[in-house]
Amino acid sequence: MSRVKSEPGPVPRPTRDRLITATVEQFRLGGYHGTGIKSILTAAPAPYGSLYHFFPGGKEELAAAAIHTSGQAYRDLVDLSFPPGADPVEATRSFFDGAAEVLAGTDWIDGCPLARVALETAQDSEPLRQAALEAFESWLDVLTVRLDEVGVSAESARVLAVQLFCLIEGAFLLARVARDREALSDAGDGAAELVAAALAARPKKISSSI
Amino acid sequence: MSRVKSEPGPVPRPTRDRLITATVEQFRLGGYHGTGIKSILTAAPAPYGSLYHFFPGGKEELAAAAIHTSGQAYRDLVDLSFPPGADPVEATRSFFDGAAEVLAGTDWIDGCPLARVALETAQDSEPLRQAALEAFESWLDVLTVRLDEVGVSAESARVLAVQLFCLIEGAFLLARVARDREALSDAGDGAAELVAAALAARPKKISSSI
DNA sequence: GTCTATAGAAGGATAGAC
DNA sequence: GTCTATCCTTCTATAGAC
Repeated sequence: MSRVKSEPGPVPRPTRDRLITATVEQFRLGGYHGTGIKSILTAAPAPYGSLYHFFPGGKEELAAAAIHTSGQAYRDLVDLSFPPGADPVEATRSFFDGAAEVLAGTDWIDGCPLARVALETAQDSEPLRQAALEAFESWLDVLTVRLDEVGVSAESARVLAVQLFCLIEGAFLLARVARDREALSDAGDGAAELVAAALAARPKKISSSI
Repeated sequence: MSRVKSEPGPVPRPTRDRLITATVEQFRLGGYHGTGIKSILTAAPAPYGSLYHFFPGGKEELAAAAIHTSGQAYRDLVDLSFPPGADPVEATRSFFDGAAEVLAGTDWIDGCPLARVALETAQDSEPLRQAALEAFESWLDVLTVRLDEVGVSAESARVLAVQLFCLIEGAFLLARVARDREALSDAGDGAAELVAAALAARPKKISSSI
């Protein structure tokens, strides 16, 4: 009986995962410099010893893991928001609308999960700059592939993906500071317009009306 | 002789101004949480007493003044970059190109002077959020007026101004993290495209060709 | 692997002389 | 207005028992 897992129950999340999750959550509210290690350990919860056991590099190494995790989660969101076969103009509009809904519904907190930390650390920590860059590039890759699939040429797809990224990130910034959806609404209009223009310019297979 | 200013020489900048200037400079490198009061006092230079004499509200009040000053400086830059009478498409392209030049020439530091501090403080300090918002709005106002002057309708001018803001801010973020001009180049293309489209749709006075 | 205690530095703010 | 000394908190990191 002693070695048997009677009543399996929920598997407790390992300490390492709890630390990363807690860091993601704390960064969401306080960013890198605004988040203390103690608050992460309290939120995990985990003791000091575990942190430096799993992350010998301390706060910086833990932050890199948190950035990686946040980046993957948001990449998955982008992936789901631009499903293969969907109308890219509609998907773009929906993405900006959904982002506005989430942001407004979280007291203007949940915009880009990485922008703040990236701006805080890009100059001072090469590992963290690389982690953020890898995350951003993964989002751009998803977008580029999806746009390519609907007929936008390879080079144009990448350019368009970068433009959509810039529009959403800038809109997150302004919307958070203004506590207003206007920026996301206007940026969404611009994004949809750019996508539509790229589609209109694509090498026609059946060609559009007019 | 004692009361006469013989050899006027350069007027020493008052302590209050030096504090603000030093804060602007330190925020440029370390942001709000990454900048200590002591480093500001060292850079000014100024003693503790002067800081709390001119800014009884401490770091927060000093930061508000620094945000205001940075905001005015960048508004002036936008103002100069979109001179009345100039082709707005050309001005837009030049602005993004110039921004890329400055950013690359400062080791990817001098992008938006407020984005990082704004993201750091918008949630936690209402005075600082307001200061950043006021600065952003002043930039948008300049752009809106300029676009209106070339015939873009009032509502469209504001929307377009917001779109240009989002594109440049998002591009600053990505370019700083990637240490690459691509984002500013692509965003500049998108911005020029949106401006051109708005001009083509404007209530014609002489009407374009075709 | 987990935990506590503490070191050592840096943070913002204040007191009080001048 | 200017200056220095100092308080108290918070920060990251480490030591060493278990």
